[in-house]
Amino acid sequence: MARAAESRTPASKLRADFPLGERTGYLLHKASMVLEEDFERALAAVDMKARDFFVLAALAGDTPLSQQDLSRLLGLDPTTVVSVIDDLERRRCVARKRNPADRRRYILTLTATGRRALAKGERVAADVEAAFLAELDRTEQARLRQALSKIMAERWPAAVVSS
Amino acid sequence: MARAAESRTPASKLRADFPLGERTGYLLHKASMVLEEDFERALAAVDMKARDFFVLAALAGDTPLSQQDLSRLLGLDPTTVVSVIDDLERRRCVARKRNPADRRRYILTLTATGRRALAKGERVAADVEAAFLAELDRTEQARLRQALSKIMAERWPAAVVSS
DNA sequence: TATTGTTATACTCTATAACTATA
DNA sequence: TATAGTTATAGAGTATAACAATA
Repeated sequence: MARAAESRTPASKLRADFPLGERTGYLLHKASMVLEEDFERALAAVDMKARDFFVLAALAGDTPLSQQDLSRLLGLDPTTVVSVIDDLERRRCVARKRNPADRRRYILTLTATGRRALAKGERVAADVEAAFLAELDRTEQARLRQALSKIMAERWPAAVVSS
Repeated sequence: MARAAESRTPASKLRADFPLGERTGYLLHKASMVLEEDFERALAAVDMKARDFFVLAALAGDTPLSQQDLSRLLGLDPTTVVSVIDDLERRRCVARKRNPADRRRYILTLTATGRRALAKGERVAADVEAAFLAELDRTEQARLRQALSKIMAERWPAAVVSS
């Protein structure tokens, strides 16, 4: 009697005969999912989630940000921002200060702990990205970044790259 | 008294001072999200979801697929496949036939209705993708696809492109 | 004893609406 | 009257475990 492994469709056969897998759009979708899995897994070792890292990175700049600013910059729902900042505040990575010019708003600031966490996350991000792009040479990597930057310039102006 | 619009941080200021937005990994993440939103919105006009389209496209090949095959090929949880196929079967797009060689498994087949739905989805996908990539010339588009294909070749062999 | 498909269920994630305090 | 932030809650999406049929 045939073993299950023999009746199962082999991966090699699945691979062929799937033209969708050659479409740039689907490749982009899958590549993004794989990268996010890699990144979440790597960050988990440092007890961080990707979203925490994005928030910390956004708050590291010189422009003081409110929760609404974060919401718009990262594309997060304002109610989601509340819980993310709640968590980062509990972990002493972020502090909420009232904005004296408009007491409805906070000014979110990174603490020293937050800066250390960000530094850890940046190392993880750099490593994961390097591994993810390892099959491309420097020129290909630069072209990929520029192509994505060009596409996103229209859709999300924050992504415009100067070089 | 200052209007809210004046105290709000302007988008132009948010854009600057966010180095994460220049990282290839983050650009890839955001680009994928934007593309998916575009695609879901466009497909909704044809009463379809992206996942339905992926499943129909996978079933259009010559290789007969079971639900487990679909699960592995598209990276969906087997229990998710059940409900997706349930839905597509209700809509007469897909039919479940028992595999005579192994009566635990189905052979999933596209109906004529399913092929028509797939054709509609393919037009939508082509349009959305073209608009998304519009800022790139043909060479840049080809390079982008090849770069993503190269990256995914290691991680998801289904994505290998011959050209 | 293992696998395919199924169900029930729990869990996470996100979005909606209503509230407060400030403007 | 409008906005920033908060809370409670509902909804969608996903995953886990247990089960029936078949191998």
